[in-house]
Amino acid sequence: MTAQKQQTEQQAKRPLRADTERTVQTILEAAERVLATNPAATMEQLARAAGVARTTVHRRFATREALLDELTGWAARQFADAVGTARPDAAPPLVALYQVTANVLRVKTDWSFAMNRAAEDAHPEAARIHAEVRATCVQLFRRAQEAGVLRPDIDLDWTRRVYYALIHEAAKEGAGGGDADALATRVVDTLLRGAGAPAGLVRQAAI
Amino acid sequence: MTAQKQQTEQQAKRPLRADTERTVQTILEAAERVLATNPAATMEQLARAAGVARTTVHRRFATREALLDELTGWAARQFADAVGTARPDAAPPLVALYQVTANVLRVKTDWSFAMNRAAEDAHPEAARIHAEVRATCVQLFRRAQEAGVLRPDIDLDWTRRVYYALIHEAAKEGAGGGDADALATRVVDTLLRGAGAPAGLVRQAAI
DNA sequence: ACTACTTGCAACATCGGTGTTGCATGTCAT
DNA sequence: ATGACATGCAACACCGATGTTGCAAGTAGT
Repeated sequence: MTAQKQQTEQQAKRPLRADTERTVQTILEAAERVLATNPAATMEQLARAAGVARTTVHRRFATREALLDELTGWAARQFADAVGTARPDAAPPLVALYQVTANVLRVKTDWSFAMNRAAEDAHPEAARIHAEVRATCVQLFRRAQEAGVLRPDIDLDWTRRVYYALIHEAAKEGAGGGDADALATRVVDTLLRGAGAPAGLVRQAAI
Repeated sequence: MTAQKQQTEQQAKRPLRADTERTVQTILEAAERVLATNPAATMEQLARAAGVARTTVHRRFATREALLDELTGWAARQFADAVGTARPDAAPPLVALYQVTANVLRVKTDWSFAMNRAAEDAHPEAARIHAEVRATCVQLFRRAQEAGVLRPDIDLDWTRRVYYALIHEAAKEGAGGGDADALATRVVDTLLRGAGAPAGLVRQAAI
């Protein structure tokens, strides 16, 4: 309704002043940082975290919803990018799997809140991107299956969900700027081999 | 402060009328049902879902917090029970692992909201129970490791977190009253074997 | 039947968060 | 230096949720 809301909706209306754009960035980053540990944080808290007044936040984002949507869209785009640059459709399955994992972990450790929110719907663009990524993931798994990397008898969607869960878990660990490559190795290793010992007499003895 | 709050705090103060106790049950179950899909549900919504007036809910539970705590405690106790009856310290590791998984899944599919909430702190009893269960879990894994069921070189805490994540994922699937045993089989299988094909020439070919 | 308890309903006070506005001050761009 | 824009601050209206109370009607237990 108001002038600000218009500004939020059509983003590149007119060139913003240099400092203003910086402020927007600052607000978004601070919001992510705070919301990651407290999803119910107040606009006041977000503003303080960004070092600005609450009214300033409202000048850039008409509503709280608008702010969250901006975050969501941003994260979704980074997500798609992380997956895309790993060439999941072209590279050899194992290589692609590893690359995708590492890239996504890098994004997810810094944008955990926005990423999780993107998983829900509400934001159409984010929902679309997520659906596409999911499809890409299953597709990659199918290729892996055909290459003999994944067992032929497994449920690909269950596998995908497990994969997502592993990444989610690894992302928690690496929240403090951990090594994405090391985490990716662990994730892929766990996904492929699990935690059990190779089948043999030993397992029989355990029962 | 008020009479109701006292009643909530010391539960078995005096024998409640038969129907009253039934009402409390109904409210808790309805609350779980609603909160599972909408954690921010209103007291009004919870009341309507239970088929009672909002004021009635407030008569049984002084505050929204009190209601949630009751749910949390309940779920935590059921959780501890589910783990305990599987004899995780005595039964053979693989058997115990399967039993624990199936039991926990049965509880978690019906009390997903309260269980997740119990994972956070706030409720001291729930926090204690969860810590104990975690310890039990690691202990079980250690036994499994010694029995040769789990590889000797893995990180037990990472394995536990993966295990939790798998259960969480399986619980989503079985929300509509799925077969806990079947899900447990899948969870244990995934945890032990992962999704990869047994090592061999094939994997080399994939790179 | 009688009492004690519980319920629904309507109304109320309160509180915290959101979104808005006006104004004085400050900063950017030219 | 000057005009345009951004900011902080204070104040305000508004809304929805929470928690409380009084009362009339209904139900459990004896």
